[in-house]
Amino acid sequence: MVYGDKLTIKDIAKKADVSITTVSRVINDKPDVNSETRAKVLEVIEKLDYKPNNVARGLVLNQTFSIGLIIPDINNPFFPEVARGIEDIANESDYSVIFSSTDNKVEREKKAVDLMLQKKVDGLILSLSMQNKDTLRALEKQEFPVVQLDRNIPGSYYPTVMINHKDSAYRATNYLLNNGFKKITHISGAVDTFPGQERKKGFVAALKEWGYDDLENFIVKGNFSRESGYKAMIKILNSSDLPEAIFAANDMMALGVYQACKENNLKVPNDIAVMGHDNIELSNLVDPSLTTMKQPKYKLGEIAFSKLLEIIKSKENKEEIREVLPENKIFSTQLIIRDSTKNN
Amino acid sequence: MVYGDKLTIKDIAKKADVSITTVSRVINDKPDVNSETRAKVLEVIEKLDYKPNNVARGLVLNQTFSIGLIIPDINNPFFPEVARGIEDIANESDYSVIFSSTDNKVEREKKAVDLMLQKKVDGLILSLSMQNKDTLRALEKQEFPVVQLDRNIPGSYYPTVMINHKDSAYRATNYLLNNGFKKITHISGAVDTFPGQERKKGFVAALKEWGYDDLENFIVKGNFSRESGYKAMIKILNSSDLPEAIFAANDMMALGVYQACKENNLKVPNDIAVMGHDNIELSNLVDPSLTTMKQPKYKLGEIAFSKLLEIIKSKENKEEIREVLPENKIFSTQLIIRDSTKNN
DNA sequence: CTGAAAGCGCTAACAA
DNA sequence: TTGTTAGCGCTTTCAG
Repeated sequence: MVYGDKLTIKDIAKKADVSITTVSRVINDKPDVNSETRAKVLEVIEKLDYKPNNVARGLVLNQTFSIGLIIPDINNPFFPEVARGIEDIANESDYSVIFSSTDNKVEREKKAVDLMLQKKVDGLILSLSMQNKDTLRALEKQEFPVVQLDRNIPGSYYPTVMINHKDSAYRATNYLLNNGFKKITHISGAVDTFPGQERKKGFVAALKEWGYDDLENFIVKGNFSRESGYKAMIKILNSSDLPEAIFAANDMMALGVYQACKENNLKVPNDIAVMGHDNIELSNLVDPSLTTMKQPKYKLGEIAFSKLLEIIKSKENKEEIREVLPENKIFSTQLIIRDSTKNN
Repeated sequence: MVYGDKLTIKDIAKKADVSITTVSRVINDKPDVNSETRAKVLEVIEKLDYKPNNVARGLVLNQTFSIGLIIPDINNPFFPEVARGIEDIANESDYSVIFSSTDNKVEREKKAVDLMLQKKVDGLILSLSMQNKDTLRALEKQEFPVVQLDRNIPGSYYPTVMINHKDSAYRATNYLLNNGFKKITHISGAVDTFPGQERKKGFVAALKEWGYDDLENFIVKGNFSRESGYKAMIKILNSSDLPEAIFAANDMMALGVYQACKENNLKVPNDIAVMGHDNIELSNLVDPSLTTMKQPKYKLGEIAFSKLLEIIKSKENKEEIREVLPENKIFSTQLIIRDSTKNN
């Protein structure tokens, strides 16, 4: 009975009648091995189904070929697609990804980062809450490879891969304005969050250009959850006069708005127009289909990983990390016009 | 400049003026350490912000406190919620989870398992395609801790955590039948997949009880994707006479059905009733809201991890793995009646 | 082209 | 209560 589990390089060396150094050489495809020797070793490896122990290798190489992905919630439809992008391209370089959800809680974020550090991941893709500069700072001090995802905590020199949140919201708002909607209410995302803040800024900037002021009256707070969109809309419905359009900071909240409208017999878009942000799959499946801004989610993931790999590689070459840090990569979003903003 | 990175147990030992064994003892909360000594060591650890290297620890303990999660696609709305359940409860025991998507491709599944094995994860939660008995068999030979998720590959002794797919589909079909729908078409899930097969069986079983035969006429093939649901529905629409109700093997396909209906000006549920399966978040957000069978997704994840941990623990105690393997955990689903099957 | 030996950071007998 | 020492499985000088 062969327990593949227990096989070590030693066993292979013995069976193949060579030294462990030689086995190591063939495993790692090093040159300077006689082709006959190589063949012999390979044969034994094959026959015994030997798999090198990556933990041992990690210890000596000081490299684990794992990266950590720390996000608010894998359950939020934005992230799985990003995660898939990361994973697919990570696999190409034989990297694995360890993930952790934090619900935007600073304490959980810190704990997650600590754990990953102890596991000696080679790098981290991070989507942290704004209050968590500390963690980033600590990482910087160690020159630990990091790329920020979807968010940019100001003051950190780590590159970010994300969309231009502010510009995107600005364009969304302008689209609404240009279509004749005069009174627009924004349901904001969590304001302790970078995308929440920036999208709100974009909304405000657009309104300002059109000569609006007293802007806070046009904003109701949400936190990116559907529930919060629903509640915000109920609040709006209870206020004196109804807006002509709602711009929700993400699609999930827009769906909460849908729900509130349905319960109150308001027809979208006839009675009120609704616009979301992100273009999650759902947005095209609801009725009416939801006008939104499309984020290149999968792409974000791919790019985030390649940037990270770049950093890891340059660190291996002992280059000063600050000097080689890649630029931010800021994507534009794309306006997707659907039925929820059809005006008649 | 302190690079937290480079600190080892040796440094702590030196600073605290004790042996590395003692440091190891306090790190691991072992008894038999003088409380003064302990305090001193702890202080140094604190001050230098030392974090033990889990790779080194993993090598000697032969345990990494990581598990692998191998699923078809993190991007399929069923899995993130399961993943979150796994993660949350794994964290409680200081476990991390490495995930990998395989698109149900046997080759990718094998590669993923291999990689995880080399990374020396302590156990695996697996959702494999039915053609991949081999992998399971190989794992069994090594007595490697595994729990199967959402699927049960016959012939494997590893426990499965899932719902009773067949019974669930059976009850769904009966619900439709009991509500007066006489002609029902089933859009099946991928038939090379356990849930796809079983749900189809449940549908067939119900029809049989009601005296139907020539059952294949009541089934159109899908593969769980929305696209496939859409195509199946188009096919149905082109056939001679329309069924009164559609039972899609999952919600995503039901949404494809919605789309096809909309394009062909068929009203759900007035012209045709539609039922799905899984109760993904979406199902309550579409219009009309979708009648479906609810899976306890988060719970599935929680239980899957606890079972796995059980196996890992008993393996540590050198118990014969086959003897201690926990039972399967089969959940029931819950019928969620919504608007898409209202008949009038 | 090949092998002996040192060492990655840690834990665990065993001694003291 | 503490320290010495021998590995865990692998890579990498350095010699041959």
